[in-house]
Amino acid sequence: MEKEKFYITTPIFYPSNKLTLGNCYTTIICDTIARFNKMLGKDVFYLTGTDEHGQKIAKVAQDKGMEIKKYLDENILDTKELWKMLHIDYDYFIRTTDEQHEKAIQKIFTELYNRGYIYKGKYSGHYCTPCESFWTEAQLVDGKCPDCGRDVVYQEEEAYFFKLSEFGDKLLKLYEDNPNFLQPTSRVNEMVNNFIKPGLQDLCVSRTTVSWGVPVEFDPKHTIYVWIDALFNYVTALGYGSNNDELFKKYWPADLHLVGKEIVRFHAIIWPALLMALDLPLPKQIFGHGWLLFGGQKLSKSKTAGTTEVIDPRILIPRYGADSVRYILLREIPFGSDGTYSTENYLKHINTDLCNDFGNLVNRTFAMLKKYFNGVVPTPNKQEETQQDVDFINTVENAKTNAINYMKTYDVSKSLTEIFTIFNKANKYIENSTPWELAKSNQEELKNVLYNLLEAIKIGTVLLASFLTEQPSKVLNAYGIEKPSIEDIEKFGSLKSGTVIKEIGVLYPRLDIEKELKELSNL
RNA sequence: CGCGGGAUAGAGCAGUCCGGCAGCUCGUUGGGCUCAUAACCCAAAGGUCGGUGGUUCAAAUCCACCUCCCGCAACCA
Repeated sequence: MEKEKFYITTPIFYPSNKLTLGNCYTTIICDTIARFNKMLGKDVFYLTGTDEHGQKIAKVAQDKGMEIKKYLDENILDTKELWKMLHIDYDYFIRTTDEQHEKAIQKIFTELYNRGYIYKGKYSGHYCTPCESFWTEAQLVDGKCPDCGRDVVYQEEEAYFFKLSEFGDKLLKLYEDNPNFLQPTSRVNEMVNNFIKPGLQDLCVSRTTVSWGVPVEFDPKHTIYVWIDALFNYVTALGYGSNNDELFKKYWPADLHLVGKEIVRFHAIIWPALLMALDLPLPKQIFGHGWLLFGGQKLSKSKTAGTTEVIDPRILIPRYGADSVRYILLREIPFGSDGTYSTENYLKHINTDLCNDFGNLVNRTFAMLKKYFNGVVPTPNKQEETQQDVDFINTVENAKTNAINYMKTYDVSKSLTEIFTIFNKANKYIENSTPWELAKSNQEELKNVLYNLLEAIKIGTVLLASFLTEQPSKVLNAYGIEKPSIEDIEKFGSLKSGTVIKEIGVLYPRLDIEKELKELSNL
């Protein structure tokens, strides 16, 4: 039987600066969803990449006195390094400057033109000569250039337009027929009320003022609008428009485009319209996630000042590990809404959740196994099973089911909470069943308790391994599990008695928060 | 009247659809335990649910008005 496929994408990031913790958030969620689906046994394709054209890139490189391509290559190296540090297990990394992508974009543009969805018209706007930028009436600040404050000139120029205006009704129908197409649903209202109901305008899809871009095949003095260029990465990465489109046939349409809420518009309006124009299947879901806030502010690449928080993942990961960064982002931001980040909160959660609840649980359980059973998983004695044991097993099974169900709607933070419920309940179970007393009085019940604990930890950790990449796999290795799979946790009790569990050290060292905060602020 | 989100304990949040003892995590305080990383478990303190008015036996929840914060408002990405 063929495996069910699952295609997931991040947005392609704009390398006008180094990536931030916010960009990591998007990528880590996708990575977790991708890993989880692999764990479920699906054939997963996970795409990320960079969007490298446009005026701003050319300007940034110029300001640094660098050749554009060289600037990009260095920046992309840094991005890939960061993904490596975070153990982002993507299947393909697309760059919009890839030759295959550029060629495909040209073909796509020409095809849209041939189909009559792109036409030549006139673009009018207010042009700021020093900034080499067009501005709309609404963008102007006091009638002046919003960037530099200088006077602008009204100008018209030849440009190509995409007939976006024809797609309003089709988009409305799309949202209506597929309530899941755009999530969370509040975004649908935003799109409908702000853009579709007032009437969509045709989209200007070429520039003569931007030279750093993909030239229009049949009219090379025009370059293709970066968003057209960028959006199609989701299909060109699979070989669409090249002479080998096997991956495209296999994986398209995408199961999930995860994007930040600020670019929902492009993905929920322009992207489906473009695909409809080409008679291509539409992605199954666009999810607009919230932002990581720092003291109420969004952290953007262009304004990093104004926060005292240490938020550079390149500093945090070597100090505290990829697990901790992945954990705080996945756990603390309710999926779909904004979440607040602070360094102190981050460090606290490393201690309370990773060190205490999870790490310490594994430690104390493994220590008892060593002490009471010489490290060998005992055979549970079902005859001697108490109500407490049964309740515990049911709790674990429920939490497991919930964790899996939450992942079906991509609610990573709720799913992670359920996984930690398993660990919390396990700690309580130890306390209530007092194995150190049982060791003196009731060997059979001791076997049950230890077995149940080990099985619960195994189940929780198999689930957790999609979220955190470092320590969970160490724990699973101790069980002899190399690659976590749903088959390992399908039914409570699949852990084989007689398995020898290797000792592992401290999983997460406890932090002195005061000390860490001080050291970080001195960096 | 542009559109949308939000205001609940010191902090971060759930609960609002469908009215019924105001909840969760962290922090604080007290107690317990000894398998464990000063970890773990139990308990307590802490809130006029942004404001005013209305409906109701009963409002965080429903209705009206108001205040404050945030995002979006298209050809920047």
